[in-house]
Formats: sequence, C-alpha cells, structure tokens
Amino acid sequence: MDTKTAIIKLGDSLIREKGYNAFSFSDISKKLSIKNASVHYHFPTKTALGLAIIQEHHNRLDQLKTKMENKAPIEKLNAFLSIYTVAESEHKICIIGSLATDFYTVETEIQNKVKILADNILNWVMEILQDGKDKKVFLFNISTRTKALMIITNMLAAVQLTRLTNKQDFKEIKENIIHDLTQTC
Amino acid sequence: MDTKTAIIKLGDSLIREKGYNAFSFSDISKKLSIKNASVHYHFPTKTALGLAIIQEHHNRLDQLKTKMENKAPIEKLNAFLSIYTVAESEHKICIIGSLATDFYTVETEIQNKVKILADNILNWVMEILQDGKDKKVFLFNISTRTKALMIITNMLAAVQLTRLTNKQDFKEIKENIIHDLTQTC
DNA sequence: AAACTTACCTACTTATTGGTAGGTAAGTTT
DNA sequence: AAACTTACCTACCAATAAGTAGGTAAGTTT
Repeated sequence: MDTKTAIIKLGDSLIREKGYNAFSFSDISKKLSIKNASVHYHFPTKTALGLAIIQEHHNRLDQLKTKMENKAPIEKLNAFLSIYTVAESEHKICIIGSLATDFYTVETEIQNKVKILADNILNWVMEILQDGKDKKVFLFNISTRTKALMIITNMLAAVQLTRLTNKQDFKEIKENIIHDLTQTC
Repeated sequence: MDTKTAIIKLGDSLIREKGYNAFSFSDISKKLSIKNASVHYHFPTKTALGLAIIQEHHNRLDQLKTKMENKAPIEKLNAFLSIYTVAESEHKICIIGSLATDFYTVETEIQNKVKILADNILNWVMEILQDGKDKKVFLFNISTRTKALMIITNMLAAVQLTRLTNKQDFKEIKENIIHDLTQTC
C-alpha cells in the first residue's frame, strides 16, 4: 500500500474512532513513521485530507452497490447493515455520524461532500426498500424515505450507543430491523 | 444567573453544537466577557467542567421524571421525545451522541458518568414503554429494552442526520415512532 | 479589627496545532 | 546529459490549547 492510501485509511480510522477534531497530522506521521511535512506533501491541508477520506467512502459505497447490483433485496439490506456490524466490531462509528457531530466545525467543502454522501446512502437504502416492497419481501406502510431514515438512524446511533452500553444491544437492534421488515404483521 | 451556572450552560451548548474537542475555555471566557483564568477558578480542568455539564443533564432528567411522574405513558413518551425536538430546533445534538462520538478521547471519569446517564435515560424509556404496554396503550412484541433502544437510536441519530438532510425528516421520524407504538397493527 | 473567602484579574508556561520554506536523493522524461 | 517529478526530509512559524502562580478588591466571619 502506498503512503497516500495509508494516510487516507489511517485518517478514516481516526475520524471514526476519535472524531475529526481529535486527530492530528502528528497522529498520522507517528503511526506511519514519516514526518509531519510528508503528510502535508500528500494533503496540503487537513480539509484536503478530510475530503479524500469522504471520497474514499463514496468509492466504497459505489463498489458495494455494483457488487450487490443483481442480488435480492434482503441480501442488499444485509450488505448495508454489515457496514455497521464491521464498524461496531472495530469500536468505530459511521463516518456520517462522526462528521455530523463535528459538522459546524469543519469547512463548507467538507460539509457539502458529507451531505452528498449521506444523500447517496439514503437513496441506496430507499431503492433497496422499494424494490423489496415491490417484490413483496419487505412489508412497511410508511413512506420509503422515512422507513429508510428509521433504519439508518437505528444503525448510526447503535454503533455510538453501544460504546456506552453493551455489545449485545447492537445485535438485537440489527436483528429487529430485519424482523420488522420481513414479518407478515 | 451566576457565572458558574452560565459556564455550565454555555459549555453544554458548545459540546452539543461543536463537540467536546472543538470547544475551549477561551470560547467560554470570550462569550462571558471574563478571563480564561476565571473559568479555571470555577472548573480547574476541562474534565471538571465536562463532569459538571453531564451532572446538569442528570439533574434535568430527574426533574423531568418527577414532573411527569403521574402522567399517562403517552405524555411521558412525548416529554422524552420533546428533548430531541428542542435540541433539533437549536441545531444541537444529544449530549449522549456527542460524547459517544468523542468517547475514546475523554477521561475515564467522563466516560463513566456519561455511561450512567445513558443507562438512566434507557431505564426511564423502558419504564414508560412497559407501563404503556401494561395499560394497553402501546403495542410492541419485542423486548422492552430493544424497543427502547430503537426509539432512542432513532432520536439520537435523527438530530445528527437532519444537520445533513432537511428539517422535515426529523418530524417524520418522531411522528412514526408514536404511530408505530400506538397502532392496532 | 483581623482573618478568611469569593470571584475575579494579569501574566505566564508548556505542549500541540496546522502549516510553510527550502533542501535532497532517487527515479523519470526529454 | 539536462530538466523535471516524486516523495520524502530538517527546521521553522504563528496560533491556540489547557493550565498555573500570584495578586487584588469586595464582602463575610470570627
């Protein structure tokens, strides 16, 4: 892995573990055994690094969407929920949740890019839910947008909350989301 | 309002607006037109201030619980949900969500105290839900703890997410929580 | 009246932050 | 061979962070 990629990966870890304002160029340079100025060579400003990290999430989302393209709605949903399962197992939170908390402290460029990412995620979940509803595998009688938001908020906050409560809670929440969607009322 | 109370109030605002690591003693002293050292007089360390802010939330929760003691479950639930409605209207997030994001950057004392606060909130919501279920005004067939967690995660993340999407979303989520609990299936 | 407390102050320290100027060694292109 | 690019480096800077030492003016207690 080249240095630039390593910086993005580490920066992403740090943002999702400690938050945008708690990580520094120094954290990165120390961990990668390079100098502070070398990080600045790849990313002139912290904002530039932040933007690259969000871009990486855009790319990963696109890859996952493509990979799951021809799968059943339930499998797509599981793929989406797995993002959070992995995060939770690494004691990390979702990039959206992390940057939403720090939203008013980051530059407008980052605000805009994270808004677009949130929108992309929401749209994907809405597509999955609508497809599942059309195919009679998902059951819900509220708007697709609100249902998608309910699921996203459950997951987004679950990874945050389970830092404070216990690990089992996350699993229960996740299982209930699937059960709630697939039950025959 | 005395200075000490003003510092706690302002500190709480800052944590919930910008996050724990993005607010400084300087933010507080400037806004209150006192000197940095005067903030340190009331709160020797940032941790001490953080603890006082969490304590304030413990107190407010106790007050609200007492105030709603003899009310109907639906009214109690509305009182709980209103905490987030107020937060959302002020562009602030929940203290639990804010400190969960910054969890691994704060001292153990703060971690422990915020854990207890989260537990108190969860217990109250569980009490409300169980009472409502017993009185046949709420309907749900999963464990009370999981149901409480689903509602809390919806609200906790809704105030974060609506910073990125639009205001209407919060209202829809909130209304659906009530509808979902009170519908006759 | 003397001693003490409260609620501030000035002036400082040490550490860290994001960021820059300018250099270098190795490889690539022309 | 000369020019340029890449990927680092040393050495610095100004700003800000949390925190401290010691002083003062006003009020309270003994």
